[in-house]
Formats: sequence, structure tokens, C-alpha cells
Amino acid sequence: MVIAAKAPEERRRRILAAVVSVLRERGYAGTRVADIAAAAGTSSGLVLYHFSSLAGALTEALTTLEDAFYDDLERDLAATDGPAEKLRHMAELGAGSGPAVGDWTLWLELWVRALHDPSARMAREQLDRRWRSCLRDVVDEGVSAGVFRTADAGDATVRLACLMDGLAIQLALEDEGMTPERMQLLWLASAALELDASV
Amino acid sequence: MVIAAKAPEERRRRILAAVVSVLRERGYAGTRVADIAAAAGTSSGLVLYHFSSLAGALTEALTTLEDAFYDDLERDLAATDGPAEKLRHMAELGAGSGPAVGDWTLWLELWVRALHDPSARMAREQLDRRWRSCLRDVVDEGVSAGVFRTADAGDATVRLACLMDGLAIQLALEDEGMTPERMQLLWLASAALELDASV
DNA sequence: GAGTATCCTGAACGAGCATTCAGGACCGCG
DNA sequence: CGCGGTCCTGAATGCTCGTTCAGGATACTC
Repeated sequence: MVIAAKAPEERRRRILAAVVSVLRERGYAGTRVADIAAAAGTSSGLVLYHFSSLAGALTEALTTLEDAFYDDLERDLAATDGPAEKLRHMAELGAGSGPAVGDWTLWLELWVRALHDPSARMAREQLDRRWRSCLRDVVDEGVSAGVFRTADAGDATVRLACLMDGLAIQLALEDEGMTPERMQLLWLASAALELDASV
Repeated sequence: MVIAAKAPEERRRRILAAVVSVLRERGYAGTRVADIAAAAGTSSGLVLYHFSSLAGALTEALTTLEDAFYDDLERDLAATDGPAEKLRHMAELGAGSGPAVGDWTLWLELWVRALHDPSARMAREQLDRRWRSCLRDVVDEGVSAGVFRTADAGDATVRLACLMDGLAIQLALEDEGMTPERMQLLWLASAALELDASV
């Protein structure tokens, strides 16, 4: 049972990875069961065997990915000290140097899906809240440490979070002149303005 | 021929309007020829008669809409005086008080399509450039008038443009706590910080 | 080693949809 | 009138998938 129990699980994980890869390449609307199967080197039957539908596979893949990302983020932040340092860390992650998201592509897809699908809407709201609350914590920490100064921590947080989304769009669309490094710099510069601090 | 020449054109315009309306409601991926026909009160045959394909209809509808928006914007800006006033005007337009875009929804759709479709990518790049160059002009005008002050006008422009996109996402997704008014305030506050001016 | 549960395959099915098409109304013109 | 053009309809066509299914391998249990 040692090998037998593992192989199917391994296969399942491989399919999830294939889902993510196809999703990045073809987008939510363009992803077909057959694509996933091909990318995973298996049959479309198996994809539907493990996940009961295409939608199920997509959902589970995204959920898994996002959870991994936030777990990483929260662990990383806890291990970093100093609010300014934490902010830099978030800028790095957002700019895509991190391993888990890498692609804002998937976020864009999620946003659009959220426009028309209630369950996607809830998912993205939750994810956004999580990111925003991480940011808010860092801001608050900086303010009470006297490192940051802002008229309204809530507003500043929202603006910084939204700015990152906006920058990410340029990055995802490979707008000329937008690179991860530039994105990071631009965001940190804005943070410095917002928080009256040199970050 | 007086009436006869007009009626078909009118019908065509009605179809274009229907395309936009369906697009808003169902999104790019969810829009079907039959939906458009129903919304326009006509047959799917006619939709394909006027525009040779579904994709053609979608493209023409979006193009028309965007051109109208930018024509409005540029005319409005020309008629407004004072850079601070112009900035307020842009904030208003962005926050959706304007008539033409109203919906950032369509922008989100365009972004996602741009991820996978080269022609959409070019279209959105051009539109973005146009918006950004309007903003840049206003910033420059303010700087040379001595009303605005910024370390780098280019960076400030990019950040303000991206912030607006990010705020727009929250607005489009009806994130709790985001309203057109709040979006406008948040953006103007950021502009004030960036440009060292009270806007 | 027979029985059984789990994994897996690829062909077959059927729904959904863009597009085509055969025709029909209407109008202006000779 | 009759002819030809434009505008319009809705049924028929054909294709692209998601999903189902009949069957097979593999391995664990008794």
C-alpha cells in the first residue's frame, strides 16, 4: 500500500499543477478539460474522476494556490522584524519575486469571474481582505512604533493596496516600462509618501 | 429612401448598444449572439448580417464606446481651466459619474482579454496610453504653473493612474465601503500627497 | 488465486452555440 | 408592373466541448 497509496495522490497533485499552468496560459474561459489532461500527461477521464467537474478542478487549484500563498506570507511576516522591513517584504512579494503567486494573471482572472459569479466574488473578497489586513497590521505596527505617520491609517492602507493592484495590472500585461523592480520602487515610494517615512 | 436609409442605421446602433449592455451583464466570455439579438429585439441573423461575426460586433461596440469616452474627456479637459480643477474633473470621470464609461466592468474584461489576445492587448495599451497622457499633461501643466510640485512627474503620473485602476477594481466589484464618492476622495487625497498640492 | 475496491482510459454522447442559408418583406427605379 | 437591391428572419448545420460510460489494469484482502 506504500507505493500504491502515494501514486494516485501524486497524480492528483500533478493534475492540480497542470490546472494552474493551463489557467495561466489560456485563462479561465479558455481552459478545457482536454488541455489539463494533456498538460498533466493523462486522460480527461481522470481529471473528471478526481475532481467531479471542470469547475471543481479550477476552484480547487486556485484555492490550494492561494492558501499556500497566504500561509507563506503570514509566516514570512511573522519572521521579519520592523514595520519598514515588513513593508519592503510585501513590496517584494507583490512584485512577483515570491514563489507562490508569481502571476497576477490569475488575480485578474479571478476579478473578472467575480463580476459575474457570486462564489468567485466571495472568494476574492476574502482573499483581498486577508491581504489588506496584513497590510493594515504592518501600518498600525509602524504607527504605534512611531516609525510611520499618517492622517488616516485606514485610508492609507486602502490606497496602498489599490495601488499595488493597479501596478500589478501593468505588470501582468507587460506594459512597456513596468518591471518587477520598478513596481517595487514605485510602490515603496508611494508608501513613503503615505506613511511619512523612508522605507 | 429618407426613412429607409435611416431605419437600418438606427437598427445597427441599437444592436451596438445591446452589445454593450449584454457585455456589462454577462461579460466577454458569457456574451452570445442570441443574447445580443434578444436585447436588441431582433434576430441573431441580423446581428451577423451587420457585423460579420460575434467577435466583430464585440470589438466594434467597445471601440465605439471608448472613442466616445476619450473624445468627451479631451473636450471636457480643454474646457476646464486650472490644473487642480482638471484633476478633480478626472477624478469625477474615473469615479464613474461620467456617462460614457460608467462601468469599469468593461475595462476589467478588456484587461483579461488582453492577457491572451494580442489585438486586445494593443487596444488596451493604446487606451491606457491615452488616459495616461491626459493625466500627464495635467500634471505638467500644474508643475509649470507652480501649483504642483513633485520629485518625478513621470512616476507620479504612473502611480496616480495605477491607483485609479486599483480603486476602480474595488468599485467594479462593489467591495463594501467603496463608493464613487469615496473613490474620488481617496484618489484626490493621493494626488494631493503626490503633487504636494491641495486639490 | 478469487474477489473487490481503486485508478485509469478513450470512445461515445449530447448540449450549446456561432455561423450559414433559403427564403421573404419592402422599396426605388425603369 | 417587374426587377434588383437592401434588410431581415428563424430554422438547419456543424463543430466544440464537458461529461458519462463500458471496460481494463493493478493491488490489496481473505
